[in-house]
Amino acid sequence: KYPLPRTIWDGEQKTHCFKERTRGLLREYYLTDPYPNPNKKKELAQLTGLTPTQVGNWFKNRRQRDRAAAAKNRGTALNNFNSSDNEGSY
Amino acid sequence: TSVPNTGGGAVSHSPGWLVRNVSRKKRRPYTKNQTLELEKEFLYNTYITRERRLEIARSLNLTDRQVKIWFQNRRMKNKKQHSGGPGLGPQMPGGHP
DNA sequence: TGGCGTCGTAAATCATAGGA
DNA sequence: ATCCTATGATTTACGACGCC
Repeated sequence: KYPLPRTIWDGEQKTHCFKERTRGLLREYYLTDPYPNPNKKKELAQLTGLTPTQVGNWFKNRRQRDRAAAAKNRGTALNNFNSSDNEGSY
Repeated sequence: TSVPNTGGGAVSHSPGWLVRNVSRKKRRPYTKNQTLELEKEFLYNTYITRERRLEIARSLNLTDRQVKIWFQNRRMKNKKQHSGGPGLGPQMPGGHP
């Protein structure tokens, strides 16, 4: 079913999509803390079988895409909740 | 939510996350030639001297700062690759989303 | 003191697996 | 086959902090 796991770095595989269980785990932690410290990343990496870098990439992408989605909501429908301080700076 | 350093340059936080400040140059992918030349120089030495930096910046039409930062980023990438980087122990394909 | 180093991150972009 | 979208990874550009 999975023909060739494309190798990227020596011996390494890159998968397009992580297992559902893995994603669920990351998501669960993400809800409580979108910015895991290095130790937490390692812990999650061990728990999921990913590398710390992959865990970091996952969080990075998730934050980026959640931000984008949030921004979209503001642009389209009602705007103006939130706040504050900067960021609205665009 | 640790976030030791504010990270991504000029941040703020609105709901709970960090957001970049307005005043930042938009990322502009370098041309093939620019990357090629920078890569060549990196092969020669991973740390560039100020003099060489100025020279290269001028020839590639980049700013001095851009070249400096390119080398910093390139060294980080290099480090990631050597040293157990992304590697090892990864995960096999899972399912489909 | 100032310039350059690493580290962590944002945002844009790349690459492509898989579904429609 | 062709197009489209979601997702993981990579590429620019900084801020914070550290070290000479």
